[in-house]
Amino acid sequence: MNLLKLQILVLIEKYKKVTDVANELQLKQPTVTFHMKSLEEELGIPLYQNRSGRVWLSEAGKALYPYAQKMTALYSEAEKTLERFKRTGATVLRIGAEDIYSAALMRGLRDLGEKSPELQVEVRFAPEKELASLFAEGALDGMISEQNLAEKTGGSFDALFKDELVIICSRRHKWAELEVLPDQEIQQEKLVGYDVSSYLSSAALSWAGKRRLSLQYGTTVSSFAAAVQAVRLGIGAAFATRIAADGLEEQGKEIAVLPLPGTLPEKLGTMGLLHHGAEPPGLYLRELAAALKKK
Amino acid sequence: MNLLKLQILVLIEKYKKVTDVANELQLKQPTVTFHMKSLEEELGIPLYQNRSGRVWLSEAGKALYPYAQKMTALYSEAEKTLERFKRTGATVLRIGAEDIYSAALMRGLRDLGEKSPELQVEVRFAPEKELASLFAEGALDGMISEQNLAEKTGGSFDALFKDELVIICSRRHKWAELEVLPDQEIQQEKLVGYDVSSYLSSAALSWAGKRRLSLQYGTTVSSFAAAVQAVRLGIGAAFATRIAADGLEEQGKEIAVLPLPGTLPEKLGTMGLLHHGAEPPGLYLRELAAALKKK
DNA sequence: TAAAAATACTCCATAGGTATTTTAT
DNA sequence: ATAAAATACCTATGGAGTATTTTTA
Repeated sequence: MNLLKLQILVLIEKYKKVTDVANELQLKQPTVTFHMKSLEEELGIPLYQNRSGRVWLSEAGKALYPYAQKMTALYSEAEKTLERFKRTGATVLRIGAEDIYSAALMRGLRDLGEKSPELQVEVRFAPEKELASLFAEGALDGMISEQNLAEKTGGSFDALFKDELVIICSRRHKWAELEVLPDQEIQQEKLVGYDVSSYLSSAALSWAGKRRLSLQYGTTVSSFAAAVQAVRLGIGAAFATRIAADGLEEQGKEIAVLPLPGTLPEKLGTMGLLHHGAEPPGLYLRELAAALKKK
Repeated sequence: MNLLKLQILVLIEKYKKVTDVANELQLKQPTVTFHMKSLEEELGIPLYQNRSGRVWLSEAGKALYPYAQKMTALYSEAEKTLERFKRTGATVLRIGAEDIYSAALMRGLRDLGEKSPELQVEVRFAPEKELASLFAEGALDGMISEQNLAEKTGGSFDALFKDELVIICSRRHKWAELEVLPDQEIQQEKLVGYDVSSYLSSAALSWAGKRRLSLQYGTTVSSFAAAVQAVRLGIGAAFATRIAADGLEEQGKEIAVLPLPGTLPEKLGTMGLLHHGAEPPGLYLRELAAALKKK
């Protein structure tokens, strides 16, 4: 079975004209006709119909189409993977994320590594805006991002999970035992804040804007790990997300997690995998997305 | 590009011996060697190493492997699909489900139909045990089932969603306004019950067993639609599942849904798509599963 | 009567084989 | 010494082309 024959079937569905298919494939029309017939013979069933002016797929052709489409797409992906392999000497997947998702991402990467031991992964933790420009210049194959940013950036976006803002504070903090956090209290607290280019910074700003609150930051840090340190030492409370808070080991012992009143706009709370190239996303990215969705 | 070359790569990874690959493919050893070299030449990179006694994939070969594996698997699926097409004249997907999942299934089928308009779908609603025997004799390509049954039946199982038992009753029923339903009350009620071969019947039995309750059935019906009729007419309350209840249009108006105290065993509450053949599940089944997972 | 597909025919590359040699345990 | 892979070499089929005819909008 020659892949070219399947590629022709896919392109016939697209152009419905043998000559155009021949041009796209840099072949001559009789060669394409030849392959069409030879595929029908090989499979023992007519795949094309109405061979006069325009050509359509028969019912059997339509049944074959989704398989042919996927197979040819996979092959062109494989070619790209091998091309990069030739240049770099390794199959590398370059993924970026904000460090609040390190725990979730690492769990996904562990599963991916079990399925695909040949794969090398390079992970870059950085603020969202920095990742976005790395992604734009092609230095990342994919990044965990929120839907809002993904739409601005223009890549493809696979939704993975919904997240929400929470507040974290030390168990010895005055808020530690509260069920609901009054807006007033938040406004008066000297919070631990994040770099303006980070997701948490913009999400917190959006949340506060909706509630007409102005936040005060006593300390500003450039990573979630640093914020957790600050919170644990009692320097102040900080914004976090539900998933980041779930990933903290010390959560139960030293750090309290409080829900925030109100909700984020849908698109700010929807996190997913942003990647290049419309359909289909790369094989490894697809596997990573599946692994990340699992929990 | 010839698929046979990719198939050889996949089989080399499996057998690590050219002669065995040749036997499996009903070819002679030099032919397989020839194809191995010709693929390396075509892609411009060594794919095999250690050609002495045993053969292994090179790093590049490993990078190619997952694509080759998927492509060959897709092709053998495509062949099966076409074989059935030759016999039946149509691409038919035969799906079974209990009628409690009709609303969920129909939503999934609508999405599938949009993506794959060439596909014909035959849906069979029947009690779970009847579906299981249809599935066993090959009369169904897939069915919505709970994990417990799937493990007994031995097919492949893709988990889709978790469901839970609830009680439905008329808005005029004495339970309609209750928040929690005492076990005593349930025991004294003349319930509307289901055919013993149905999922709801066995799930209810399992739930009652765990709580040491004996249930009384005043009326027994053979479909969920009939039970809803009975409940609406005030004949009695009935077991249902959360997802079935969500699918009821009249829910808000005429039918009240009450949570049940306690939980089902994990495997009874996990619903999924049961299908033949280990990996990979058929293309259309995969698409259906994706559509069903979405909500 | 054009534009497109089909057919006829040619040529070389590809895919299969057998027989034999080389290589590594 | 033996089992497996590689090589040499031969043949049939497949895949590419050009030139030409047929079809139909």
